[in-house]
Amino acid sequence: MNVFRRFVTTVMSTSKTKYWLLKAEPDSRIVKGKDVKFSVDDFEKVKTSPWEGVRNYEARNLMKEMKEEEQALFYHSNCKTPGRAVTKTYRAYQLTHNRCSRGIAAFAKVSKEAYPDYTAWDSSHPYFDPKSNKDDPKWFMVDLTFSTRAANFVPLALLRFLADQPSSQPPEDLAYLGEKGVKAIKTMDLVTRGRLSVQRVGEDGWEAIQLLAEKGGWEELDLKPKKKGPAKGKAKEKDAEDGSKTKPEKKKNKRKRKDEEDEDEHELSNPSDEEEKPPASRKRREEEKGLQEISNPPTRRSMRNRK
DNA sequence: GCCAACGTTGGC
DNA sequence: GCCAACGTTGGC
Repeated sequence: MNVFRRFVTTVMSTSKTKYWLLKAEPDSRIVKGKDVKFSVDDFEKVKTSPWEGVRNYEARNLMKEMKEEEQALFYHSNCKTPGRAVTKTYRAYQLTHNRCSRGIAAFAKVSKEAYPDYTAWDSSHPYFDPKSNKDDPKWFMVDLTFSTRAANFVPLALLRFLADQPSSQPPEDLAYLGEKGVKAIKTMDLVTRGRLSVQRVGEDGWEAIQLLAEKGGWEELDLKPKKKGPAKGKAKEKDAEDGSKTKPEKKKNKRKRKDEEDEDEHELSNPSDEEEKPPASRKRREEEKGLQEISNPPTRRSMRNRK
């Protein structure tokens, strides 16, 4: 009995493997004369790469939590290429063919735990930050090692499509996902808060992505976001309520600096203490999230199917 | 410490 | 290319 219990706890604690998602830009973008592009091809070629250039506290803190051997999704973000503008035609093509380079392209492993991001100290570097120095590094990075490509590139549009569905019933073609899979996708940070460049991924989410990447099967689905009525204007009115034409209504409330986070989070190995003292911005976000869940307003995307 | 303006991100 | 979202800065 005891042995069994010990076994169980051991398994449980070791199987507390965490999963992550990290974004990179697959298209060229020139910053301070240097190209910050890093595509799945680049990744596959170099095999192991430091994840430098993360300049967001929350993302940094997540990287500090990462442990060697933990697994990660490699995500292609923004596919626009400045300097070679995305044409309307191309955009239309993307939409009609569900083609878009945004999505999960590969799998990786953490191969080195967080260490100071030295690119912040190099004034010629695109990610130079004068406020960081060797004695008190402000930014950190991990090393990631390429594992394998996703047999089927898992487009963001697909995840959004699934997340936007009213039910958790997967479409027939993706029955293998099960309700569990769809539910997991609905709650992925990737879907609920696009901008974070380093994200946590739950076990169910991880499994769902694995399945999608392995099995595919969404060719027949129309992934175009549904337009939900005259959403754009509607949503705004709703937000502003009778506040009428308050143009800058976006300011909302407290916007606070987060350097205190910088200060006292040298050991945030414990995820729960992160929970306990969230930065103001996160608090706000969570408040909003709570509201969202209650009122279930149109998604960001559906709010602006302009034209 | 608060908040408006600003700049960046990134989806479309 | 456009613009909403949202983090950061800086004035008060």
